[in-house]
Amino acid sequence: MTGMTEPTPKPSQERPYARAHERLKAAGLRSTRQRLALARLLLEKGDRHVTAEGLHAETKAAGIRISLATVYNTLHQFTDAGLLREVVVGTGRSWFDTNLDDHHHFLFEESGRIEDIPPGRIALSDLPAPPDGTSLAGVDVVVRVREGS
Amino acid sequence: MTGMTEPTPKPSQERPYARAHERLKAAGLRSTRQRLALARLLLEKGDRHVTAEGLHAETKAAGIRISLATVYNTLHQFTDAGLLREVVVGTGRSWFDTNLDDHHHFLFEESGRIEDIPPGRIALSDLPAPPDGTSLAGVDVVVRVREGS
DNA sequence: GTGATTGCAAATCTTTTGCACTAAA
DNA sequence: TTTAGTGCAAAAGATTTGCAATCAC
Repeated sequence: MTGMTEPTPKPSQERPYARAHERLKAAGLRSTRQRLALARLLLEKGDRHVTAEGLHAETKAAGIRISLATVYNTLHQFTDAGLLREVVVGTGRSWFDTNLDDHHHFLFEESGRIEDIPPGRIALSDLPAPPDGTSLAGVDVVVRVREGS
Repeated sequence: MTGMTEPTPKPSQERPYARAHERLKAAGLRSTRQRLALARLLLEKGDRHVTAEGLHAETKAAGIRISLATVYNTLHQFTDAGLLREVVVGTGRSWFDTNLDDHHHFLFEESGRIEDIPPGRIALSDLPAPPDGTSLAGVDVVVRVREGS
């Protein structure tokens, strides 16, 4: 027991970093300045699809200083911690998706951008049995669309 | 008319490059030494999935001298000409598939290798409508499997 | 002969890594 | 204090490109 007054915890809506801090803590990640900033950008804005490059540009625009290498590392740490999902489509570009539900993607061929397909809009039947000696890890469906026409 | 004897054309089975030559010609591509060699490796051995790197190694092992850049360029020319299909899965690696039929792939996560899923083994229903202003370009299904267990 | 094709090396693009420095707990 | 995390620059793939030399037609 201390003689000091306990500070009254404010509800997290009033402390912008509190939610991010809690999520990082729950994921077993230290709340560093850069992880908090990225967590806020990614996890408090609804569903998002970002590339490392794009997120880095976003932090720069917001006046947050983070190196591109740290953005890459952090995105992978978040993915390993189950806060993000990595989506590999199109050539040589990884997207990170904040939507963790089981879902699939539209791929816009011109821009390489992706977008969620509303849940329940794709049904797969007759899934083939995995080849001998293998087990199913997941199924990805990519619906490629062209802009215009 | 010449006094010379016309050489009797042999059936193409006996002239290993004849078929490849005809396919290139039909595709509007000049029959260069390297295109013929690659066409034979790719198109006369049943269904194949190759990477540029892998195909380059194969030519080297066969004593055929082709630069890696030319292998890349040729694979793309063949793809543009409709002789091959490019399959992008996993990170930063393009596969070229000699199977032009509409079909999908297993992806072996450890090795990054792909394999055709037997036709008719996947049925998609309830395909979502392409977003406004876009038209459907194709649907790719990747069944990811893990080796072992 | 002449324009398409090739080879090479250098450039590009995305992503990863090594390591000295910094900061969270 | 101690150990995880960061920044930077350099490395590492995969692929592309520029250009002079070469080859198919």
